[in-house]
Amino acid sequence: MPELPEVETTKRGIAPHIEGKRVSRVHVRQGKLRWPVSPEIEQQLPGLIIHRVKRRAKYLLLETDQGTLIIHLGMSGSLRIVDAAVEPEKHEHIDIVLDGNSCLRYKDPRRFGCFLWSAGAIEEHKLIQHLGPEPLSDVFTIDDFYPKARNKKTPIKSFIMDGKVVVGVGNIYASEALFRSGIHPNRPATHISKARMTQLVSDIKTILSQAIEQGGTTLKDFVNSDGKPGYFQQTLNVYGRAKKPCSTCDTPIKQVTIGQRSTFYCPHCQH
DNA sequence: CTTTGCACCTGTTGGC
DNA sequence: TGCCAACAGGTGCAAA
Repeated sequence: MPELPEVETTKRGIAPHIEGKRVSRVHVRQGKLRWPVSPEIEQQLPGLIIHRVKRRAKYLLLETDQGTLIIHLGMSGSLRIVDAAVEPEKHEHIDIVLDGNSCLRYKDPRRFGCFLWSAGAIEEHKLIQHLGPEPLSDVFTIDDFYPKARNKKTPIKSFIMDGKVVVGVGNIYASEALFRSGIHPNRPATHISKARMTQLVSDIKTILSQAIEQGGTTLKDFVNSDGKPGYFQQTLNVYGRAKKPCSTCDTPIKQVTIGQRSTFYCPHCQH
């Protein structure tokens, strides 16, 4: 399950193989994803050229002259480039076959992802239009972030995972960023000083950038578009490390639930 | 309008 | 060893 670094890694992995190529045919073996696969993907996409692959939040956007294919990988989705003659494995639900018979193949055991078609301006699409700033862009700043936290009693961990605040901070990196900032995940967002929030903005950028550099986290079923795993999980300081010693102070890492999601922190280092 | 919890689905894990 | 409940990377949306 892809967090933002995995989506970015996937984008970088597939883009060289599909940008500028024409779609020859599409196979949808299982169209029941989070929402039904848009019919345009089978009916209109063949014949069109994928000019460019972009990413917005955790959405991958494949641009054509007639519209944009919006792909989300959900919890368990992955994309790989494979020869179209290769027999699909279990849960490989969709093929976008390109001229030359290479194929963008989508696998998603839990089917929480989506394949949707946007004919109009992508920034006006329902799923895209209300998204907050990209964490790695220069529009994600303390001057944007801090005012949003005023009077928000929600735990800071939930706050940074809210896509209207900032996109792309998933469950793993939320815990990791807060550890780096020394902030307790349950602290109400409004009760954090501007100085500490400034540090948090910086740490979110650092954590995500590092993960992208290292090729994305591989947990369970995520596989790069190359079929090679990433290695960032070896660098995780708190996520998945309940009862193990803190890398800084040796205090056992605690696991709690915040907003129905597992959360990890060091009770000595984070306040 | 804001906040909370559910729902979607399959596969893996851990406790008894 | 086997069974079954609990849990897993996301997030839109209905309900409160």
